[in-house]
Amino acid sequence: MKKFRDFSKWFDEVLFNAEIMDNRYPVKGFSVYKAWGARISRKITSMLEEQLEATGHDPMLFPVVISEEDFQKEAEHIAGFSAEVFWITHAGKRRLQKRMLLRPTSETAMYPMFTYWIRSHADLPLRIFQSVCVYRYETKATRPLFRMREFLWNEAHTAHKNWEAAEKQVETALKIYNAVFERLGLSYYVLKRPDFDKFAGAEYSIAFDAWNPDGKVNQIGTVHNLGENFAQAFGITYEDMDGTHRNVTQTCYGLGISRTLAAVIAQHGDDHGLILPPEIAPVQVVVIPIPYKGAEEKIAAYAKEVYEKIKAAGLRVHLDDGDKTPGEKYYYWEMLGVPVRAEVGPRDLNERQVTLSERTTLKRSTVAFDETVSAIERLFQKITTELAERSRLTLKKMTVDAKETETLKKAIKERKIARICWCEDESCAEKIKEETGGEIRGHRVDTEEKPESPCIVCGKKAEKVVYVARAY
RNA sequence: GGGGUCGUCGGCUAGCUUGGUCCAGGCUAUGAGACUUGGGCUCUCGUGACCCCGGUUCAAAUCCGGGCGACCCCA
Repeated sequence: MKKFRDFSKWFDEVLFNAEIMDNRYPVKGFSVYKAWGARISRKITSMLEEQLEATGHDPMLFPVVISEEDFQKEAEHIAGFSAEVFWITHAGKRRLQKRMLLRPTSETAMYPMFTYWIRSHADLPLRIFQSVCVYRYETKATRPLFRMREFLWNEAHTAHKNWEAAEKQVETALKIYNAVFERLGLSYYVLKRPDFDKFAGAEYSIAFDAWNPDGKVNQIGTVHNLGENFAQAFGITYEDMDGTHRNVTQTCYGLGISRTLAAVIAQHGDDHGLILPPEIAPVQVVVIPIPYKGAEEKIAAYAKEVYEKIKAAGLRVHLDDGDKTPGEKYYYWEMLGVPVRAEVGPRDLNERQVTLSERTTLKRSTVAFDETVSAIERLFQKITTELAERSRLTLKKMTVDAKETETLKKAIKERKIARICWCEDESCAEKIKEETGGEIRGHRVDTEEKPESPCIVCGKKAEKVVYVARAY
């Protein structure tokens, strides 16, 4: 199955065969994470949580249920989410007097509590996070991992004394997310969304758009500066040093675990299946004995020895001593994306060596038994670098400049991400969407790009260089 | 939100146009066994399916309506 030719099929097949999820759960938009998928998700989650804790965020867990009253306090926020809210209206046969909703995101669950916790400037900054499922009744077609009605994410929420402090927090958040995504070898654009596309209730939004083989960008994380909007609506104030009461300034940021997993699969995977960066691979090395008639026991013993040695070094290793032929085992573990395979056969036994195979290139090399662990660790480094580099090149190749509408249309049709100049007028953005199917995703915040030609639609002076793509 | 395609063993599918040949065929997976083992070897035996509800008909996997679900395109 070809990843770039028929991504949708490839992806469904990999999810199933690599035991990431079982999509046969009978409710639309809901799915089951199988062990392999759940383990990778946990690795991603804990990688992020460690970073958050290291930068002064505290873990908390809020209820999944929100009162209608709280949900409706911030006008723009309700407008943005109400269409996709799951309502709880009944308990058994009885209709509830006050209906409740399942969180589509947790601002309105958390912020009423913030008012209890924040009294004075000494309580600030407040930084908390949780890794939970949220619920959105998606009206667009749902897609496993990319667009689910229940999905796993990590959301962090902070409160600060003023705008400047919040701005600093936004910088920190971007750094944290960049660090996580880079460790996963992902490539993406960090874009400030146009005003009409910001988070409901935010002053502005910055998003991480990862490339996907089908050209539709995958929003894997967002960072918002909420200003005082929610503080105003919820009455989150503090007493400043001079005794005056002020609104806090808030930020929040979310990283989609499901979508990040989708990005890892989609960006790194190949026609053999998954390729996992060693850091998140549930099994980093699989040892496969190659039996030979008459020497089965000796080989099995040596394979076990190799396994124990790798295990003692603290690596996540699995010994596949099942009855299948070595070839079948290769295909299986390649599908699951295990980064390094150690083959142990008669030749290796005689020479007291190990044959190592890299999942990225499928190339083999042999090392002496005593050097196995250091050789594997070198391969981990190499694979991690190769994955990141490969992905970076693909993003580069996928991005094209467009100066006329026709070029833009062609680019979107060919599943590319287009870089264009735009006047910042919303009507021009709408025309782009109508005519090309691509959306303006925003301008880069990690680097400054100055428009060198007029707006692609109206021909007036352009204000921003923006990226246009279809999106999940 | 609008349009289209589709739903058959665990997975992939044949059969549907023209109702009867189908208590549904193949590949793969799976259980038992034999043989193999440096990239899915081969063979024997077994298990296993027409999405749900209703309609048309002597007869429905096949035709019609509705539901649920999946995928694609457009907004």
